[in-house]
Amino acid sequence: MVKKSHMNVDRVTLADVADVAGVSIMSVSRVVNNKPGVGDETRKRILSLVKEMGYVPNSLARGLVTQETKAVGLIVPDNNNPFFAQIARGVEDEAYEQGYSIFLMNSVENTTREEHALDTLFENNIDGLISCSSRLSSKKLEEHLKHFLSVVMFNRECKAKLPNVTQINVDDEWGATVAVNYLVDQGRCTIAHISGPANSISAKRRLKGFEEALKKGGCHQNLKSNIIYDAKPTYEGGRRAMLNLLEVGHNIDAVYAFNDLVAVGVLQICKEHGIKVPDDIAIIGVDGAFIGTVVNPKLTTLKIDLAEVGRLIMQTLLRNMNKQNVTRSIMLHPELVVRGSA
Amino acid sequence: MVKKSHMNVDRVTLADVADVAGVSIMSVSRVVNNKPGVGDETRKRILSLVKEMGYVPNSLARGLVTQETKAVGLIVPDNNNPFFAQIARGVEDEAYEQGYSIFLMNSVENTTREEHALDTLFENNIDGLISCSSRLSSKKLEEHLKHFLSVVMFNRECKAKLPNVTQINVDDEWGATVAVNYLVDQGRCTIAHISGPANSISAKRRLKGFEEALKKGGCHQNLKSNIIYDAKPTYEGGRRAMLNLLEVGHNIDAVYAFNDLVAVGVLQICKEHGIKVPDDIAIIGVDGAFIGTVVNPKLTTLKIDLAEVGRLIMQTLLRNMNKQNVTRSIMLHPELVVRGSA
DNA sequence: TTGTATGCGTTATCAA
DNA sequence: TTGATAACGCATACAA
Repeated sequence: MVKKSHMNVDRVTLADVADVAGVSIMSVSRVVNNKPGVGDETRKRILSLVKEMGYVPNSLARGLVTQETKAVGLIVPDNNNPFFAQIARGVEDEAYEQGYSIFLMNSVENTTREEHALDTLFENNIDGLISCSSRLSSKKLEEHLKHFLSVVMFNRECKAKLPNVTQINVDDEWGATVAVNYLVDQGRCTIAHISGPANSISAKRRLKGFEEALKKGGCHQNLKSNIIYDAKPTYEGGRRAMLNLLEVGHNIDAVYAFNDLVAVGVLQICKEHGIKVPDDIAIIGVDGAFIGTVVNPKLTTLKIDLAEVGRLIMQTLLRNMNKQNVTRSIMLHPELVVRGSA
Repeated sequence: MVKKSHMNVDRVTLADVADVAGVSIMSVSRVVNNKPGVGDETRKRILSLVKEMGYVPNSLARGLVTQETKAVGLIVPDNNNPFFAQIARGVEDEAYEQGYSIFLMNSVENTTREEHALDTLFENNIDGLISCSSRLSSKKLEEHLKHFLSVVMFNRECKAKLPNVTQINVDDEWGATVAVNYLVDQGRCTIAHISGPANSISAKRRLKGFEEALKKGGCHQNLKSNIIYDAKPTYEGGRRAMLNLLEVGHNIDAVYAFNDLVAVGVLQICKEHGIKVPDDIAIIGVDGAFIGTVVNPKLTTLKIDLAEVGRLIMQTLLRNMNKQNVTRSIMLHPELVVRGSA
């Protein structure tokens, strides 16, 4: 086949080096892969030739025969969302250290695109898959996941425990109880909750934890009207939800928000309405997002070190790939970071 | 070769489908690639078999012969930095629409890691490369870039205009003059500047534009002591720089900050010191970052739609790859978004 | 220690 | 309209 005319420099292949060195392809291959079976003299000569000629292995050819690409796929809803950006960074850092590359795909909360991403990653023979906050139905999801050798699913539960997938989740329910208990201990008992998107599992878990902790805390006066359902998990969403609460809510003395972005929206509305935080209303968010450290008062929040989570995800995937010490499910526990807002 | 024992399902190949269909591999290949030369009957039969058997093309094998991987490499300093996260998102969106996948790599302001990323991407036979804010020396950089068929370099200037690379830059110098002129028009003439990392080209360009605009604006009283050099481009960096200015600066009535994060730091220090913004001191940032919309007053800033920039980068790369309408250099112009702080 | 033969899954080329 | 064959670049298995 004719080389592409616009190709800058033809790639140097093992054969090229072998020719110049006057040895067989295999000797060069062995040297490149640091394998025994080559005389010291030959090895030296080949090694210097490899550098001189600028030989670089061809991953496609290598992958075709070894069935390993040293690449893993990472699907996130939105790499621009700081939550996933931090995770992605952690994943990539760990991958780099272990000699792996990352295919990044955004699913954009769109099942078509998520399925396309899965297909593309499969085509590309990735060694492992990381799927974050999948929005696919359990059926579809399982159907896809079983194609892959090794999978880590983050922030998504799936009943069927496939042998090749590890689930990693944040114990949002537990976190919610920690937040509520903290508020109750302060004597606050009319706590509002701004819940996230209806189809979000995190939202469901936080809502559940919230409701149960309230019951256990003896806050029987808490009302449905103090819960905002299906709020957008954004700054604007927080503002709108808080305005809503100010209208329909009853004697609220604290807000447990879906996440920090929402909480900051709540905080701003409070400020604009002359409501003192935390004196009149305490606010607790979730995530430990950077933005919570730049507002006044600083946000009290349920934090998780997401870069560390990213590393853990990648480490887990690698263990899974190597069939070492495989865990099926991991639960992560957030930490209540008390700053100014509660 | 023996299939890996832990492989879930052996991949279906063209040969498998061909066997079942009772045709040659080539017929299946032609159908899969939508190419002519197959009878309607046969095509139908093969097509249904392809679906039924779950055939998925193997990108490795395909890439090996076509010399095309439909993958591009994206190197950013830190995908967790919102600036690059937005760009990455734009790049990935456009890539998705055009049928390309993204290898994401963080260079972490570390030349070793950046070079490693370049090597890895080359090994993986990417069709095109996007290098953002490279920290490599011109020599090293050119050495690497010439290996690739097609490159877009963002936020980095390189004197040697290689034929296969397009440079895309933000006209920071121009932006700085816009900011300064805006302040001068308000009658502010003792403008401080918090400059970014000494090795950052953006920082240099902004500083240059700032100094020249001041001269042209007739603000001769401006002093070196009103410039903070080499500040960290972070919230903390902004706080520290502003504290510094409060000590050594002279009669400052405005601050032009390296970026929005820095500007928010400045704003917070002002608040903590009872300095009124924008009455006592006006603040202008750069980036149009989200955080600037969540502070009070909202930040006036030089904004660029980074998701759009990401799309533009990818589009440019594709044009470059196709040798269509190739541009060597593109300059982007930020827009002054006037909000509350100036 | 070194080399040869084979195959990974696909597409290009040419022949039927 | 079809199919046989070679080649892409490499590593595995085995022979010398």
